Amino acid sequence: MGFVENFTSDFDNKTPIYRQIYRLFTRLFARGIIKTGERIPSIRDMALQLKVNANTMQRVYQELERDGLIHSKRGTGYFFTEDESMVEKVSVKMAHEAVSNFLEEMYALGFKDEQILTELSKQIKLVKEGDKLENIDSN
Amino acid sequence: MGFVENFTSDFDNKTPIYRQIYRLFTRLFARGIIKTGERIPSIRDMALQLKVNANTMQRVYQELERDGLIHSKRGTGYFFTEDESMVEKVSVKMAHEAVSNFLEEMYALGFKDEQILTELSKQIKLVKEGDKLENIDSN
Amino acid sequence: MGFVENFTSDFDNKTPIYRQIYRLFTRLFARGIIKTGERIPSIRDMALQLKVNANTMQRVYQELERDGLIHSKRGTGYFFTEDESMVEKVSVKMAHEAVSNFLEEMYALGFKDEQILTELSKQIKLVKEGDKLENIDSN
Amino acid sequence: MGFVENFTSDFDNKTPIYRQIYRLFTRLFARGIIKTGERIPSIRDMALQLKVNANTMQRVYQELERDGLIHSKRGTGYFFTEDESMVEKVSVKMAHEAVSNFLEEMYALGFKDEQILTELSKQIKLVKEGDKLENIDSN
DNA sequence: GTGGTCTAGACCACT
DNA sequence: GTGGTCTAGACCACC
Repeated sequence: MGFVENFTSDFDNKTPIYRQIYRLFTRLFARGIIKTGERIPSIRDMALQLKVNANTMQRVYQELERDGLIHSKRGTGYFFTEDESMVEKVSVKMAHEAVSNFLEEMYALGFKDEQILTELSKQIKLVKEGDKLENIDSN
Repeated sequence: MGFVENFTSDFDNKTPIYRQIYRLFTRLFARGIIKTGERIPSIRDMALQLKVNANTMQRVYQELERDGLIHSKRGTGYFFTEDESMVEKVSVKMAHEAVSNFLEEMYALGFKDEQILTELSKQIKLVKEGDKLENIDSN
Repeated sequence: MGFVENFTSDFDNKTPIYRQIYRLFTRLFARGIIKTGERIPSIRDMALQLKVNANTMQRVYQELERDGLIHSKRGTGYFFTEDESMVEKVSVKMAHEAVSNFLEEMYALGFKDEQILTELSKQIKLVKEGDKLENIDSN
Repeated sequence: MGFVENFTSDFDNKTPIYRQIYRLFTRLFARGIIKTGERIPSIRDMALQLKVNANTMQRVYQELERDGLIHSKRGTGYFFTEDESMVEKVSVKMAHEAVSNFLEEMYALGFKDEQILTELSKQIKLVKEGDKLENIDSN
């Protein structure tokens, strides 16, 4: 149950709520935070937690089930797949998608390989410094 | 006017068509393929070219105008902005968005800085080899 | 539009309505009554026709889309897949399922191959005679 | 009691577990594997064997009793009906249902009588060859 | 007009 | 308690 804290319940208006929650779950799966075979909270519980309608939450689980990530046991609840290899699969697939979407966009913008890498490094540095500043603040 | 060939007219169903066409334009602006002050095709022409509804095309131009990228001259058509700095601005903004979206996703998936860079390099290599193979094929 | 008459709107209570309507569609696809690329009635129209809620109808189309049988065009409607081979695929798959379910059940009941065939033939005869009687009635 | 091995305990999620177990019993009755008047295992035993909830098992026996297939003797357990004709009845009824469901589906898919018979024969052949192969493997 | 999402609330079957 | 289905009605974006 400890993983519920990983969720925030503020959603952006561009993408459907159920899609956003779906991604939250897949990320937890990919990071191994939810273990294979583990029971996940009931639809109603999650709906309360995230302050969405139960039907919306139902849809999230429905799509996760469709994609083979979780499965329902009648009257008992939903469980993360027992398939160990799934975690790896999900992680690899999502990372690959992110990378290739990113590359496609940058190429479309006319960036060359080296430029892409330098832009990325630049941004990473900024993030790090941002974190440092935060740490200083919190001291 | 030679830039129309840069458009493809197969759209995916998830994102609005007008949004997809909008991005096609901004990319051409960012890459400098459309020159400042250059006239762009009429709404009707573009709608025919891309096989979309004229209303949809209308909306694209409307949003581009709202963002200051193009402007209409009464009775003569639409023109790309004369503001030289705009090209730079658009380019930088779009690249920055792409980079930070990408980073956010990879962090959420549990990747560390170095891993992100290696994943990216790996993928770039693959793309290059794919291109080589294509060239061989076409010989 | 002529195929709407093929639907009845009395459903049994054991299986979900959306599932029953789903099967009605797949049967029409399998029989080639709905042509590839053909537009199918809007969600709201079908909901009225079949006297079900629009959400229920939405779900039917959603599942048909998921299975690659139909696809939606934003603001325009739903269309049966352009993939010619799909009709054959669906037909074969559904028939095969029916046959193997039937065989499995009969074997589980202890029937042997010849018995199964005779039972089937017997029933077919009955159906035919039933039809004849109906024809006589209607004369 | 030797018939318990005829049960498998992996259930599908679409149909209620109690319904699936119910059918397992009726099949054994229909095939005469459970003899008239024979004692059947206690609810608790069966629940353990099949790894289901005792309440679920309770419901199975309840429905079997409702249909006159079994009856309880106070304090001693459940027994298959003494009515000899029951075996025949059950068998005929289930077979008839299977046949007519199958026919209905095949007709709905647009198959004609002869086609149905050939499809069936084809599949029977396949099953037989599959069995042969299995036997070869196990040699 | 079209599809798509979301909410609220009800009812049911299953464990 | 759990999941699953269905209804009614609203609102939005898209074409």
